[in-house]
Amino acid sequence: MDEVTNKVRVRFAPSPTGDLHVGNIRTALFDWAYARHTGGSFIFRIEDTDTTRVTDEYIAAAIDTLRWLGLQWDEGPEVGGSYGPYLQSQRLDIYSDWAQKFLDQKDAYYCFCTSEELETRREAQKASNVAPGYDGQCRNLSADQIVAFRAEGRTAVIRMRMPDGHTTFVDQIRGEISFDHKYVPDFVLVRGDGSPLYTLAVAVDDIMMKVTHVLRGEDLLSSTPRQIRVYQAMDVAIENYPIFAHLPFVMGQDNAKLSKRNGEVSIAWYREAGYLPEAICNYLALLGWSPGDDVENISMQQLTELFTVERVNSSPARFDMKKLEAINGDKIRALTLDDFLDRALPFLIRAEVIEGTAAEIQLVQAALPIIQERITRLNEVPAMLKFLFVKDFVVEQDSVAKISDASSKQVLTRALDELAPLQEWSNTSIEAVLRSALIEELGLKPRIAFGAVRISVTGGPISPPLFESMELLGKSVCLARISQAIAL
RNA sequence: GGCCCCGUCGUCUAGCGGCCUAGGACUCUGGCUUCUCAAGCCAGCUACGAGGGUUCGAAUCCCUUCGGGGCUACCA
Repeated sequence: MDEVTNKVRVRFAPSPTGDLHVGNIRTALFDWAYARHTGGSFIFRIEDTDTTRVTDEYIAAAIDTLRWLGLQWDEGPEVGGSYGPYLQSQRLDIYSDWAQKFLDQKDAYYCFCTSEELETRREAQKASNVAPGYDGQCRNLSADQIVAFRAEGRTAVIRMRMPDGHTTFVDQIRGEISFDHKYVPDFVLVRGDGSPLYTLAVAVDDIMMKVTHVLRGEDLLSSTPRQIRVYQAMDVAIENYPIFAHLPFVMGQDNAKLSKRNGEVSIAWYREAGYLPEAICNYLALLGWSPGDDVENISMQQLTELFTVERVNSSPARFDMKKLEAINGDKIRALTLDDFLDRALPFLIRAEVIEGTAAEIQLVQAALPIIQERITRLNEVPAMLKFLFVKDFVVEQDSVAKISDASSKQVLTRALDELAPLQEWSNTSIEAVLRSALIEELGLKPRIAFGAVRISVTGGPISPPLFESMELLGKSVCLARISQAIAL
């Protein structure tokens, strides 16, 4: 807890070396949910200390993605906060001050070993079956030796001294975990060019930003002793260490980590494919966590109410696109008409089915109710409604044969005759007329008779409900299309 | 190799010593409904990795083993 406000402070601190992916977002979601559940603060921090891999575009994309998902942060980029700046690249002075302090305290030391030298020695260690890791060569350099190395033109990294002993901490998800320092070698805090590494920045920031809970991926579990070592060097009281909780992985179809090869990882992809942010969050929440009872379809609000770290699983979960789709379909069906319209419009415009005129929007609004329970992703909307807007209507190639036979012609001709004089053009009147003529009088099976009409009017064998579709299309267009089909 | 983490239906999970002949969801299969496609409803298939203990009793506790994963960078 923050000793002043007694409030929980959780941070999501991605390193934007690419688009945020499913695993990142699951972590962000849990961070956010935990902060909201406890009434604490959700802090968003950008870990951009690796300047060779992080780009401004990725940072902007990360901000955009989090916004889109509705994971509003209380402190961080664009919103500020009392412990900023929240981009590590803007906190460089802070890190070098601490590094200097560690040097002065002899907790850290200059190391002049080159990458090549380190590499050769590591190989040797492996060959002789010794645990690879820094061997301590530069641990106790004299002032003269340092001068000599500098004279050689060598640059130095700043390395943290790992004392003998062990580090034990309680992970909220996994329980007590202990690491013998024999397996935690001295690690680099500052690069040869003076820039800080994650190992330094993450620990300094979590302390200085008064972070109380660190919920992050389990890949960082074994780096925890190093963070704790930095806390000690910073002279932080143990009760002010953040509480750690290492979240299980989200994995791909095979049991490797989720990656491009076995399922889409980029959240941007899901957004374009028409997944709803609340569906993504709902599904992701179920990966590694569950509300406990048999409820699965929950709102963001319910998630914040129900989420506790105690209920987070320790075992990895496989990402299942099928289940995401099922939840997405549920969420789409639950949308109000206005909301559905707002979300569907961009997809229709992007697919160039409509331009966005008032008349078009009005027709879309009228049509959405009949497709709402038929789609599972928003990007299916354009194909579903295309028949209502297409300028040069033609029957799909594969379907032409299905309405070219004599009996189909008879059905269509009869339908045209019955519909032409119809006064009231509504789905009920259209159905009544066609049913009585085609089914009762001609004695046809509904699927045969209506199938032919469907193809002639919508262009294909699969469409929204026929009579509603015809009502939306309007009388003159329907008659024209049926005539056109008869002439095929 | 070493260290660390993990192990219930195909998948996500419920289960925290007796309520479990293991429940739910997704998937799959069959059926109902039906103007196509969906949606909805009903039914069915399928799991405690293995072996030892502890206990009157174990999916639940302990040990071993096997399997999977992470880390082992001047990445995070």
